[in-house]
Amino acid sequence: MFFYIFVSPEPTRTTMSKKAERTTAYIIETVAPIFNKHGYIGTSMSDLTEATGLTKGAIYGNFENKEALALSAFEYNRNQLLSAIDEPLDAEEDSLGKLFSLINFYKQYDVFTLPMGGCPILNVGIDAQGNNTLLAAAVKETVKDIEGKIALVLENGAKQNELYLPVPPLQFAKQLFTMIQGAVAMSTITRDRKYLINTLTYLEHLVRKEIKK
Amino acid sequence: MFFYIFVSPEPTRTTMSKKAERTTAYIIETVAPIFNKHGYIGTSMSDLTEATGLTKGAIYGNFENKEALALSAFEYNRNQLLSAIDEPLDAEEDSLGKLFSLINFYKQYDVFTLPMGGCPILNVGIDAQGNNTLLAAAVKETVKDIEGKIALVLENGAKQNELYLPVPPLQFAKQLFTMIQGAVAMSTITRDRKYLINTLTYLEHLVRKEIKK
DNA sequence: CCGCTATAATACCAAACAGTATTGTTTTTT
DNA sequence: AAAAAACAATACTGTTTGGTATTATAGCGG
Repeated sequence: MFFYIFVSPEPTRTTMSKKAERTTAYIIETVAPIFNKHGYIGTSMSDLTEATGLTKGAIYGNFENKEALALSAFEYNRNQLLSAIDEPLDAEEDSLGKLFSLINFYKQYDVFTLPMGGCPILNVGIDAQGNNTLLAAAVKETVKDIEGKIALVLENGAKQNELYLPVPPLQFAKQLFTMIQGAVAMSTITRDRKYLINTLTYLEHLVRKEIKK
Repeated sequence: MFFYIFVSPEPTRTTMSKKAERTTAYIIETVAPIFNKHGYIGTSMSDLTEATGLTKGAIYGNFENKEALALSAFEYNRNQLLSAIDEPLDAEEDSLGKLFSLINFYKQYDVFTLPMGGCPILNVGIDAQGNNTLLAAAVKETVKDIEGKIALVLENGAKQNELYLPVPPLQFAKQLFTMIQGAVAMSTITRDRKYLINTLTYLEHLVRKEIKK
């Protein structure tokens, strides 16, 4: 005898027609921060049934296996991140404004990543390295995407004569992103947001001094 | 032949023969890279019995539990790292030489950390974050140690008038280490050592330009 | 070289693991 | 509103998990 006291998980987007789509979305949303925080192996299926309030039957009905679910979860976080990066880059007009705006976003990166359980690049990137090749590859791809976005801003800025680049756009973008991720790593490891603040304040100074025309 | 002229001052329980010590050391050495590579949860006791060729009886005879073993393993890697950092810092005379020497060490950091399964600061720091508070605390402490070492070099350099610091020694040390760890993180995630090379080449330039007198 | 004890191997435990076949219950379609 | 299809819950699988009580062995001191 079944008593559905807690009716099906609430739809996240009302426009979703099919039940399964809504459940799938709900599972991903709920599960993404858990995978991100505890890692692929560190997350058990029972963690997920507990968090979602669903049973294994429901989860395995919507995802082939744990790995596929973890991949979807990472992609969900990844898309949130990429969108959040696009925002400051699209809002500003000139390339320097875009850069400073991006820097400001990363100053609050710890707040931004809190609801998703930390930086997905760093967390999954390191966790998956020794445990899951598919996830590791997905992270690598995402890094490329972000570096590409930054490089594009720099390239356009150089074309519009808004800034001077001492090295090719992509190399500078990689350098910039490396420093940012260093700050993310250190503030994650020590749980001290000062690393984030100090590093990104320095990057502000660096951009102003080194590439501003 | 041995003459125990000095009787131990207090009742000693040192029945511990050399065998156990050697086994304990052997276990730690063998196990440290595995924990470092696959993480605390990602490493199973059977992984360890397989790698050591010993049985659980042997391992649990020398370590209280998995967590204690993982902690010892991290400490082992940590000590290797701290010693390796001390080397260039002790070898050189002037503070600038020490800095450049340290930078050169980190240019090869991927080679150095290969036998221990990657950077212990980064790997354990991120892995333990969501899974093991003791390990996380141990990493945090190690970060402090390294930053302290670098800060000391900077402080002495400033005192000897060998270099100029735009910010307090510890803050500059943290900034430096953040960038280094950023390079470590990126080259780990993408498995591309260029991040290491480029960033540390940049740091060379930065030291030469910003703090060299 | 013997005997004692420190050390390691064996065999086992309950709990937790990922995954699934089946049955029951909603949704959607007709 | 009934039939069909889609979906989720249940109950269970075999395996692996960390950990341990007990037995066997190896190494050391006398």
